[in-house]
Amino acid sequence: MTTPATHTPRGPTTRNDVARYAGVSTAVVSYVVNGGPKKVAPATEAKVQDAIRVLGYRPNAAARALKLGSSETIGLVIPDNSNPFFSLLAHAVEDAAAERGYALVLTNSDGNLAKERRSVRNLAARQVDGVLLASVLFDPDLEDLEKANIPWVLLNQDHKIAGVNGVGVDLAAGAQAAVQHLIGHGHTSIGLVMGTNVGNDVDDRELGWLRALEEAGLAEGPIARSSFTRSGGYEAGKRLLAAATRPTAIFASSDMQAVGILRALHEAGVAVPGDIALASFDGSAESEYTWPALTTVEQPVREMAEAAVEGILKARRKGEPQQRIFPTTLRVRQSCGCPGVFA
Amino acid sequence: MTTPATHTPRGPTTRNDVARYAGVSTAVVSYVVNGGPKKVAPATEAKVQDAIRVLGYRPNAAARALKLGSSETIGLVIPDNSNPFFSLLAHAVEDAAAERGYALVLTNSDGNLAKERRSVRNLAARQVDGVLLASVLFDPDLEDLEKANIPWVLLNQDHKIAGVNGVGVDLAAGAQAAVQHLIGHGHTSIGLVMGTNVGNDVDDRELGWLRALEEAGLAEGPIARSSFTRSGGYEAGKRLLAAATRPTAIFASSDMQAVGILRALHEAGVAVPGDIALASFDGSAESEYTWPALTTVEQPVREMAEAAVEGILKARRKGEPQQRIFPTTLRVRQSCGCPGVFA
DNA sequence: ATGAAAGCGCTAACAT
DNA sequence: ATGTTAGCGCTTTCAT
Repeated sequence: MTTPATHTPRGPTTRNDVARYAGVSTAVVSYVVNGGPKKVAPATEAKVQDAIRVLGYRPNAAARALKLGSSETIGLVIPDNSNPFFSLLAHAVEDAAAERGYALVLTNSDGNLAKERRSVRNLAARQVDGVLLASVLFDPDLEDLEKANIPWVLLNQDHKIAGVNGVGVDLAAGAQAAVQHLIGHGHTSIGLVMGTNVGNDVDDRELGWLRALEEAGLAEGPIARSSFTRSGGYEAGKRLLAAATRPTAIFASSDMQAVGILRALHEAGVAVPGDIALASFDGSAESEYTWPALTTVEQPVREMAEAAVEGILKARRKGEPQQRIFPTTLRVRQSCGCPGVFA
Repeated sequence: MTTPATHTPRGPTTRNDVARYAGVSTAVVSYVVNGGPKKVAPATEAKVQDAIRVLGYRPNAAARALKLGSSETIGLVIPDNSNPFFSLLAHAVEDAAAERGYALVLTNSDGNLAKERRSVRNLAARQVDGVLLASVLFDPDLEDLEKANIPWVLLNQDHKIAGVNGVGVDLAAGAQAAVQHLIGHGHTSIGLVMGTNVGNDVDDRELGWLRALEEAGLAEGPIARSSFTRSGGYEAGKRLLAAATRPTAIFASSDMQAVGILRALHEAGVAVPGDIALASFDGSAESEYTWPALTTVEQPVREMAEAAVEGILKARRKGEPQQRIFPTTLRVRQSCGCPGVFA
């Protein structure tokens, strides 16, 4: 008696096998598995549950998706999952999605527009129920998604665009607060290390930096543009150091860049914050452990992720396009010149 | 003439719509879309391609998955995508999967066994074609996967276990090399900061540390155990600093821990590598930008990801279980005491 | 070279 | 309360 006698289905157990084993119809199995839409007698339900357990039945998600037109899956397209900001965002999105019963399909565009488009198309073909897109572009092409009638939400969407679902952060206000803080420390020459965006759009962090300077009646400090990476920051930092008018403070558009700047400053024997103070943007975990610890503008990543996933669900229910711009929080640590435990 | 006259299907375009529009059978559309298994006359093919373009047809992946019994999707379960090591791994896995036409479903277990099991079950139910699992456990329960007949590969699988598909790295050899290097700098008291594993299994990095010490005839240095995080390293670093016999060098089981240790040392005014030298494990991008830059044992993450994805595909083709243990590379930078650009 | 048709596993409207 | 059954969109064997 090595085999359960009655039948040994070749493939994995199906709903049909369960029905046969429990001596009921397939509909009843469905009702039990899904808890509806019809009621089932307790005794019958027990029989079915039993059959399910004995047979080790697992519903086939593909069949369900085909029937229902929904895969309970959302797609996420980010430039680079090894960038701490995006990896945290991806984690938060996965949590938010899982909480609602959705799985997350992750794709990296590597800052490459062609790859981004390919990812989006691919996700659309896979019948995901929504796409979260952190585009390399300011104003990405969403035609594929629109055609396929797949809801989407733009991440990192910091400008308001009419008719666009987006979540983002108030870049300008955040940057402005950081620079104001630097100004509060008495700095009058504040440089900017700014990341470069694919579309050459002006980043609102630059605006915030400018505004704070203007507001305080200060001259525009030197600017170094580079990629949003550690090595980009490193290069930019060296350039700023070599500039004719070396600033006494620097605002960096990302924590990763600040980490690179820090290295450039250390290598040059420049004391931070003594000789040059530093503040940056993102609020990554890494920023808390640099030396000195970075004063940084923190983005509410978890809230943004929740809002993004909710945005997809709302869009599926035919809600109006929504934009959520979140406020940031200035995390004051030591790189700005504030006395820490060890100033 | 606002509507294409003939028909306005309610839902998205199906293969049927295409067939009708092109005046062919649905089979032909299939042949064209999939490039087989039958040949199609060039003229017919053109008609079909045309219909596809005009109608904006996209194949329904769910239907295809149902029919073929494969979703062209693989699942990845990692403890924490915001941990730099795993985020890099996830990125590499996504690349490897995408290259082969597979999408990646990402889930985080948050170091929580219950969540890990839930993830695995969920992936199994979703008919993924394989699961890549970086378990919190040494010897995880793979019953769900086995029952569902879903191939799996264990990541971070550093021991050989019979009949188990796994890829990993030679932890002991890597750790040993790092400690040997520290010994080469003349250190005789080398502490260990070791992460704690859920199952309380002895980590081979500890073994490697021990071996190097024994081999050199040195006494066992002090050990501080903590979580595999920056804050874990920070706490452990402080403990080692307070120990009766303060070591002159420390080997840390992860870069993140080393980052925390670095902070503890800086705060205590201990010079690195002058007073205490440091080496760690992983080879993360962050390790290159700490101050001083970390000497670290680099894992070949991309190769491991490739091997893992290949392992899934091989298992689908009914290959024998395989284990690939990769060698590591010692990246010598400044934290160990080697003269850098700025020693 | 092309087409007809069976059926993948599931859901739910419509019987009974 | 339970059963019957028609598809969801696709692939592919077996005709023609």
